[in-house]
Amino acid sequence: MFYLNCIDFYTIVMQNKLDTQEKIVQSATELFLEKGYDRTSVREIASKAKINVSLMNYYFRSKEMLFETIINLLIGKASGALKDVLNADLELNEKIRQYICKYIDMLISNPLLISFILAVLNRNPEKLTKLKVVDNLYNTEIFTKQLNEEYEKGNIKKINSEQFNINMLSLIAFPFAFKHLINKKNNFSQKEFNEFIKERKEIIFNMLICYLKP
Amino acid sequence: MFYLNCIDFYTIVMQNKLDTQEKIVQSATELFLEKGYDRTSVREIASKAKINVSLMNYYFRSKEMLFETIINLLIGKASGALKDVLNADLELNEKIRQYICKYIDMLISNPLLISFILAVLNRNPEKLTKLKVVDNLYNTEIFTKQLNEEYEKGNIKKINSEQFNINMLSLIAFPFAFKHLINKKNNFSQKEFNEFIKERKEIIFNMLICYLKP
DNA sequence: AATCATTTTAAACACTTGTTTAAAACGAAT
DNA sequence: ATTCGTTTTAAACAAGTGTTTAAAATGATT
Repeated sequence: MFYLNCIDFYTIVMQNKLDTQEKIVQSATELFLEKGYDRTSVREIASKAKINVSLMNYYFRSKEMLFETIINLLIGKASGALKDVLNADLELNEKIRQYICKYIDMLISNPLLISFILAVLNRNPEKLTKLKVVDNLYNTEIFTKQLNEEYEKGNIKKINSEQFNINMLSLIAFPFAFKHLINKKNNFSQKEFNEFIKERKEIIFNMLICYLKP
Repeated sequence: MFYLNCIDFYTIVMQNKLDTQEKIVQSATELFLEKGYDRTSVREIASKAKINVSLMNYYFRSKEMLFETIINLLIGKASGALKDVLNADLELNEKIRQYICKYIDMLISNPLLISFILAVLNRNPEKLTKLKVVDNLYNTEIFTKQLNEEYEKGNIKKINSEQFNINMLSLIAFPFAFKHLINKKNNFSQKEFNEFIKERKEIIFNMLICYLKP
């Protein structure tokens, strides 16, 4: 009974605490993604989360620390699944196909993510480079090893693994950062842009495979 | 004599005017490129240009209009030469080779340009999309036509021109936006990064040509 | 030497920023 | 009913923002 009460107490307190904390994180995440850190004021965050301004400082000490919390969350969410594909036990062609597909699907679900990452990378590179999770944004040791093995088996030509991975990432990610200009040049709607992107799965796969041929 | 005086008068006035105007533009350009619009204050610009704060308003009316002036300048500078290559009377392979080479050399000379463009594109897309010059950032009608002709001659396979141009641009430009992360992952110095980029001229060319083969 | 438009200056403006403070509200434990 | 730690609130803070103002300096023209 006492124990139950104790659990109840903590769960309720934690629940409430997480409620407002989470409200702050969620509102701030949306605003940071849409307008960026600098153009988002703490009063805007508070108003969107329907909480008092100073609660942001109460729970996160400062706007900057809230920002770092959100960076970690966004990057972690994005990079987790991708690393798993690169490290999976899959035949090379199939792995590349799945990687492209998953990465593009993830970016279609989070269309602002790439611009957010690039903005942070441009203004506060150390905020990103100090995170371990960014290592999973592209390439892994296991994948590099696999590329080398395939070369030694004579299945693919000799390539620089880092360059190859940057090629993959460039082809996958850049169009999202360039979206507004692509849409304007082609008079694309949001839907048409997504179709344009989905077409790329096949195109990118073919380019990479073609390039790998010995 | 009077005429000469008149010329002198105007040239001197214009000279002075351009001097402070140019000082403002130059200082602001550097700061906007390095830290972005939002993190650059007008007092910082004035201090760097060694002029009084209100001269910025005197010559450009507002920080925002100064920003737009600088956007036009930077984009125009970047896109001019590139368009010429795409529209030149060159054999397809040679044109692609030159385009890659010129684009990469230009970005090595202006390493902050891509991040700047992407930042503007992310926060004030209409500021860029309303400019005619952005049409020259990639693709042209003439180049699209050339690709179609080569296909009809049976020299290359059927491709979507827009997709092909986005592929080129992605492979060329994205690594500059991702520089900090590439440098961190590989422990690159600035010099090593540039070497890494220069290697890409050949790699990108091979990828694209390989993909075009019927 | 006086005039006049242009350029430059310092000061002030109104407003927003992120953060801190100290009091109030809350909610369970005694 | 009171106590006590946690959470929430409104108000104030100091610092910084872009812009405006009105006076001063400049320098060629009359």
